[in-house]
Parts: sequence; C-alpha cells; structure tokens
Amino acid sequence: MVDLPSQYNPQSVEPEIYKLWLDGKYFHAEPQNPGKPYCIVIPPPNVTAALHMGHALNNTLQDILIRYHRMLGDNTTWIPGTDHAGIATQTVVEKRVLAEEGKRRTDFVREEFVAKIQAWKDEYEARILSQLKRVGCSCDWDRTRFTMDEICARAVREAFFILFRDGLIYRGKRLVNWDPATQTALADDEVEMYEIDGHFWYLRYPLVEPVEIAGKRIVYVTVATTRPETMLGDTAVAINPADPRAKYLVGKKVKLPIVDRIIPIIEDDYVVLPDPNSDDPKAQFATGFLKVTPAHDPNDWEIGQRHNLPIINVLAPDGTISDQYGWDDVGGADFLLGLDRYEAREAIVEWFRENDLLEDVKPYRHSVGHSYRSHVPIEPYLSDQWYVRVTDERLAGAALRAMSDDQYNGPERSFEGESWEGGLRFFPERYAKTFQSWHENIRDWCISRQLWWGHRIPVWSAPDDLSSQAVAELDAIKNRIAVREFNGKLYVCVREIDDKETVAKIESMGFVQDPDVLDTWFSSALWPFSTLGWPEDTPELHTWNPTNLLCTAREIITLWVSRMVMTNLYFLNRLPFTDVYIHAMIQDGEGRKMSKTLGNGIDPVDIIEQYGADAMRYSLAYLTTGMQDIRMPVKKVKLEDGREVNTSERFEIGRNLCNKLWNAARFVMMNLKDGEQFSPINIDALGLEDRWILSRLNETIKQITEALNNYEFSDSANIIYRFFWNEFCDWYLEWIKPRLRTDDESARYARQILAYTLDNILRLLHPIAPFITEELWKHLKKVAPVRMITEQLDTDRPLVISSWPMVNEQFCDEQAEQTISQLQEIIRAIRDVRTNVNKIRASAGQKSLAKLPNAFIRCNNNWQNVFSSALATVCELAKVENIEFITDRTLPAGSSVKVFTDSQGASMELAIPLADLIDIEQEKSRLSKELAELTQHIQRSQARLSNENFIKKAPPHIIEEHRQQLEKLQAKQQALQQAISELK
RNA sequence: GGGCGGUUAGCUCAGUUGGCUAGAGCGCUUGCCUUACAAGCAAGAGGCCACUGGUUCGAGUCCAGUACCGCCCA
Repeated sequence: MVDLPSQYNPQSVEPEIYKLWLDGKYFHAEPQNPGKPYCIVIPPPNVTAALHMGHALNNTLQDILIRYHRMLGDNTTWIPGTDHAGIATQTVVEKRVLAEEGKRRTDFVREEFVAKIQAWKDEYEARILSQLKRVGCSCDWDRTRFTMDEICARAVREAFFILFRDGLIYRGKRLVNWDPATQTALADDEVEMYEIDGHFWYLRYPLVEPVEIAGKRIVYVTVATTRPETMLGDTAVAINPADPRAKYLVGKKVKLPIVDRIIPIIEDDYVVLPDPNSDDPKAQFATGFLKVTPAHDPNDWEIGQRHNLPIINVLAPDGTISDQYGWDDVGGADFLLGLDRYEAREAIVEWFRENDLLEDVKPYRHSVGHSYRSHVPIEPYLSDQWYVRVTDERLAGAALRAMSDDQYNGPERSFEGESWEGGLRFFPERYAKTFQSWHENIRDWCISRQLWWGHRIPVWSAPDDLSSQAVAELDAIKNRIAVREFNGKLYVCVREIDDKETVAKIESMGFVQDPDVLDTWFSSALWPFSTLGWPEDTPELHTWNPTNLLCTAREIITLWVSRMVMTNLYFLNRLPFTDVYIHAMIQDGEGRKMSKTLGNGIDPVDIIEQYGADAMRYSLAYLTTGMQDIRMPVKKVKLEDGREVNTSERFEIGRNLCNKLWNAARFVMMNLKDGEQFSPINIDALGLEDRWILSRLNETIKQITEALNNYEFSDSANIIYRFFWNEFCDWYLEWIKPRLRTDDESARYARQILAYTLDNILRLLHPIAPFITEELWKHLKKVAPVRMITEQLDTDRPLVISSWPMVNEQFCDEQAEQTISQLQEIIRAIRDVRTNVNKIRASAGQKSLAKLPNAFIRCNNNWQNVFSSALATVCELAKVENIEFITDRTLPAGSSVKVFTDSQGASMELAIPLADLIDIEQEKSRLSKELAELTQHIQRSQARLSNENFIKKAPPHIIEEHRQQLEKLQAKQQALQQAISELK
C-alpha cells in the first residue's frame, strides 16, 4: 500500500531523486558503450553571474532531448561546463574591487588581480553548476570543462599555433572598436548600436587664402560633425568632386583652428552632397565639406588610405586627449590635453563659439556603437591587433558549403566531395539565412584583447636588434615553433603549452610575449572538440564529434555557431554538430528583455522553490513554440521568509499538471493490489474503454516521439497533457471506477491497464518532468513490479535509464475510438441538460438536482447493445438515474431533444423529459436560440452546396463531407423544432 | 538602410500542404468539498483572426501593400 500526501511537494522529492541519479552515475557515458552516439555540448554559461530564466529554458530543452535519447538507448552524453567570459568577468570583478576596496585593476600586479578574478570564477562556477542540478539537468558531470582549464588551454594553444603557422592569423594595424572604459579592442559583433540624441556642430575652418566663387569672397569652409573633439586629428577637408565649388577649392589649404595645422582640401566621392530636400538625413545636414580624421573614424580612415593622408591619433587608450600616442603638433591645443573626450568636446565647441567659428548647432538622432560590456561609446582607435583571416575560403567558404541544400539560398556552391558538405541544418530553418548572410559579409576577426583575464596570446615578438645568429638558432627549433613576419618584425608562436625550454630560449634571445589575451570566443569556438580532448585523438572525440545538436539563442549564431563550424571543419574536417536549434528569448509582459537594470528578471531558483523544477520545465517546454519571443508577465510576490521576488503565473500550468499527475498516480496505486502479478492478456477480451485508452496511448506515443524528433517542444508538452488529463483522467479513470469496486476479472483487467498506462505516462513525461516521474516510478514499482499487456515492460531500473515507449500497432483500435467518442458526446449532452435544468431551478428558487431522473434514447440495435453493456457507467457519468430505450413509440412529449449521427451515418435521438422539473418556457427559449444558430449554419451550408462552381471545382471528398454535414444539421434541426413545439 | 519575426477570446498562445460552427491554458460566470486531485470536477459566456486589396468554388491560412510592436545585422 502506498501512502502519499494529496498534494505534490517538489521540495521534499527533488534533492533525493537527484542524489539517486548521481549515485547511480546514470548520466555518465563511455565512448565504447553500446548504442548510437548522441552528444550535446552545453553552451557554457559565463562565470560572470548566476543563471537566469533564459539559461533555464536553454538547458531544459537540452535536458529533454538528452533524457529522451538516453531512454531510446543511445550512447548519450551531455558535456557541461562554463565560460571564462574574458571582458565580462574582468569588468564585474573590477567593479566589485572598486566598490569593496576602492582600488583599480592597475593598483595590482597582473597575477594578483587574476587571482581575484579566479576566486570569483570559482564561486560562480560552483553556483552555476549547482543551479543546473536544481533544474534537473542530466549532464555527464565527470566531463565538466571550463574554457580556461588545462584541457581547453591545450586546445587553444594548438588551434592558435595551426592557424598562425598556416597564415590564417596575422597582425594588423587598423582602426578597431575600442572600449575606453575597459581599454580593450572589441570584435564588431561585441558592439551594440544605440540610438542617441546628439548634435551636428557646424565648424568653420578658415582658408589660408580666400577664394572667389561666383563673385563671392570665401574665407572659410564649414564642416558638419557629430564628434567635434576629433577635429584635433583632422588631416584634410574633403569635398565631393561633383560639388560645383570643388573646382575652386580642391588643392587649397585650410588652417585647422586651435592646433593651427595647415591641411589640404581634397576631393572624394564619399562626401555626401548637401540636399535639404533629401530623404537621407545625412544629405539634409551636410555642408558638402567633410573633415577627415583618419585616426578616429573608419570612413575617414578609408579616405586617408586613398589620399595618403597623415594619421594623427589624439587620444589615449582611456579616451582622454593626449599627445603621447602619435600627435606632435599640438599647437594651441595644450589646454585640452588630459581632458576626457566628452569634456574636450564641450571645450572645443566653446572655443569655436568664442572665436566666432561655430556656425550652427542642430539636434541629430543617430546610432552610436557602444561596448556590449561596459556600455560606454566605442572609440574607433588605431592599434595593432591580432586577426583571424576568417574571410579565407578555408573558413567562411567552408561554413557556407556546410549548409544543407534546402536551407542554402545563394550563388552556386562548388562542393569538393567532403562528407560534411550540406550537412548543417537550422531549426527553425529561417535562422539559416542569418548564418548564410553573416558568412557572405564576414570580416576578419580581431582576436586580441587588452585584458588580463583570458588565454595569453602565445606569440613572442622579436627585439629590434635581433641578430642573424639568433635567426639561425630559431631555425634549429623550427619544429617546435612557427615564425611569421608582420610589418618587418618577426613573431614566434610556441606550439606546446608546456614547452618551457623553448620559451626560455627565445626569451633569452630577447623575445617578449604579447601581453594581451585572446577573445573569449576563440576558446568557445573550440568547445565541441576541446571538451572531448582534442588535440589528443581520444575515443571521446571519435565517438561524439560531430555532436548531434547545438541548442542556443539567436544572437549567438554569429558570435559562436559560425566560429565553431569554421574551426571544427578546419581542424577536424567535420562538422561540430549537424543540427542547430535556436530557441526563443524570454521577455517580460511588455515585450522587454529581462535585465538587472529593469529589475524584471525572474530567477529560476525562485520559480523552482515556488513551483518545483518539473513545473518550471514543463511550463518552459509548453511555451517553446517556433516563435522568437516568449512573453512572460512578471509579478512581484512576497515569500514567507519576507523576501520579495519576481515570479510569473505562467508557471502554474506546470505546477497544476504535476499535482494532477501526483493525484492520478496516487489513485492508481491506491487501487492496485500490492505486488499483484500480471500476466499477458488478450486485447480482444478487454472492455471497450480499455481498448480505447490503449489505442489513444499508442497514438500519443507516436505523436510525442515525432514531436521530439522534430524539436517541437510545445507540441510534445501539449500532447502528453491532453492524453493524460483529458483522456486518461477525465474519462478512463472515471469510467472504470465502478469496475474497480468489483472483484472479478474486469477489475483485474482495469488494474492491469491502469498500471500499464501510468507506466507509459511516466516514461513519456520523464524527459520534461524528470523528478516527479522518477519518484512515482519508485512507488509504482513497489505495488506493481511486473507490468504488461501482452509483453512485459522493463521495470527493474530507475526511470532515467528505462526504455522509451514503443509504438504498438496492435493497440490501434479505430472502432473503440469512434464508439467512445460517440458515447462522450451523448454523456456531455445529458450533463448539459442537467446543468441548464439546475440553472432554471435555481432562478425559481428550487433545489438543484444531483441527477436527472430519466433519459430516453432511440437508436439502432447496435448502439443499444453498446449502451446496455455500459449502462450503469454511462448513467453515472452523465448523472442520470435511468436510461430507457425505445424503438417504436414516439419520444415523450415535453422533452429536451438532441440528435446524433454516428460515423456510419446512423442517427440516434436523446430525449430528456423536463415537464415535471422546470418551468418549460425558459428551456424553450434556450432551445429557440440554439435553433436560430443552427438554422443560420444550415443556410450557409446550403448556399455552398448549391453553388455550381463549388460542385464543379471542389474535390469530391470535400463535397461529400459537406453533404453529410448538412444532413446531420438538418436532422438536428428537425428534432429541435419538434421538441420546441412539444414543449407546452 | 538590409534581413527576420509578431499582430487570432480580457491575458498568454496553438491553428499542418487553403475545406470548421476558429481551439487550449489562465481569468470570468453558474453549480459542485461527488471516496485521487478545490493546484480539483461539471457546464457555460466570450473572436469582423491588425487593416486594405488580390488569387480561389472556398482565405485565420496563399499573394501584394499599409500600420503598429519586437529582434538581428549595418
């Protein structure tokens, strides 16, 4: 006998169940295990912060698939881990240290500060991994990795070395996206564009010699700029050659105010011609003259390259005005030195104003790049950085060839016969477009970051006075290093991470290691093989790479998916994964991103504590349709312990389902006889409802399996919900209650089917709701250790490693389904009448009836037999004392009447006498309303069927369907009319 | 500026290749503490499917355009 509380309490179940799984090592797989390999690598959460609801969603979906495949018998592993998240983590630690100790990073030596970040990492890594466990994630914990651990570090070193050796990494001097707050370069995709209310300032630059144009004496040109502070670095003024003023002005000089630099006026197509009537705001605001600052603007950089202009950098790395980084004609600008770029902006504008050179100021809204970490505006900044030549055919080109044929839409691809070509698929497929256009427009990837937290760049640069003897010595160790020359300087990459000897050697020769670290995404890019042991040729790598699926959010397609594809293809000549599933982003009720600053985030742990992990998981799966956003209205709630937390009512569906499952299972187990031994039974000997529920179960298995195979999470959640709740609980359980009270064979069959169906429900629901199903599985095993209909089910192992239900066509019973469906319709009709009778009685102050006294049914023999065999149950379910069959005599007058037509076209009439129960008039008006609606419907149907074109053009089976429907409607109408006329 | 989503019941969302009297959960109304479950049971009410055109015998579904909301990339 099982004794369970009447409410499911997840808190008391979850820790114990998770321990059971861990103790049994059920999540662990070895490469040589039997079964088809199935592997997912987790998108490693950043150690920056604890997990949020987006992570909960991301990992729930992965766990559903992992658990499903484990139950299918696949050799399944889910590789967990965390990401060091270079700039993000360093930034949060810098903030914390500043707040707690009042110190800046630069107040420490590098090792000291890295140790502080390391401590933060340890804290958050532990927290993140424990959060994943609370969500129920069945990760292969023995394989946990961190993007900076030794194994990943080794892979990073080898990957860098190969790319460096093969000429795919180079050093370049160009404008980068500079974050003056964290003082590092950023990749293009780490820059976020924000709309800013700014200004156009109109600055007058005096001509060295006045010019006469159309009789007018011109003494200055006016440039319009949104960033006046960059004028200090101007090295030209440009004008469009099509501008009528160009022929008078090109070649002339202006004297740059403040610094007094003499700079030329040049002509360049890039300059926008002024046009006050243009749709292009740039043309509206333009003066026709463009100040050119090659060191501080990407477009000006291009112009500078075309015209060989000098490059004058007036900024320090922290964004202050400085003459220390390539500016030697400060002139009158020394009062600006040391000012922040925005202070300088104001000072310069003020200077122009005072000197009567500020012509105008206009408000202007435009997008400005901001650091995705520090959120300060990005400064285009001239510097030397390391780049990966992803534009190379071997990288971006390969990524494009990897796309599956039906998802690729572009210029003809020439395949080279590689097995991976055309093997990469996106779900939903629209995201393939993002992937494709990213690679078609890709630019080289800046991978160096001026940070302390990350993989140090394994490159040593030569001293200026490198001797030829030293070069010869390098040659002697050439199999341990790669040597490349950039801008006349030698750079050495040391291959092995622990090759101290070589490092000592080159350092003794005066080589110095680059102080910078690699972009975090460089190590993440290797994740699908670094975690499996690459560059070692491990059995893990053999078995599980390519992995099967990557599950992530859409903004990650460019940052990460792209790079994993390119590196896996380049280093291993195969895909990192074949499928990419892109899930939705969770937003609050107003459609805003959840964020700390808005305070609208929901903490998964709060939800787990309130509703349970299964409830959260179920709800998240239920919400995962193919859409790109999930709206989650946020509600504040005060907990018993006084804390106020964010929650959402959207998790109630999961909680309610868990509670229902708990109670249904409780009911089943209360009715099972302890340790009852079941033996195979003949399906044909079973009752109608038994065959019905088995048939429905079989269909459910089919549908869920299909949904999971197609990553249709919401569908799978809905399918099990409907079967379990609306079919098993609402109908089957109610239907067999009378049988269970007997002590005959029929009761035993019912118990056998209860055990069997509950068993299957637990299996089907386990990937989505693992805790409660495992817990109930335990209890079920106690009361019904042997479960079967025709063949015995595997019940000896924990549910987590038990088998996924198989479709069994033997259980498919179309006739039982139709019959039950018809009976349901009749039962609902009787319930409906009773409800209305009670409503009318209540309004007349009469007592409500628990049951109707009488119902009459006129039907053929076939149906009468069906009814007779289930009469007591139908009466009970329909809440009627007695059902009487009539064949010849007319239906009793003064009845509410309904007509049904079964799938064979036979009609059946139901009459419930009301005369003694209620004031007939009210029922009459209700029926009249129903009749009016019915009549309208019939008119529409008739109109369609009398349309010649419909008959001529519609497919015959559709016409037939509409005909039959009309007949049914007309039968109903007739009965209703008669009933109304008799209600007197 | 380019690309991609969304707009269906008060709220959050389903709706297959066009063939419905357009569905679900929550909320609402009415009646029920019915021996698994009140986090429940039964029965209801509630929709010009954003707008305008088009294709079609037939459009929530396909096509074109408009409006608004949102995301990604410049």
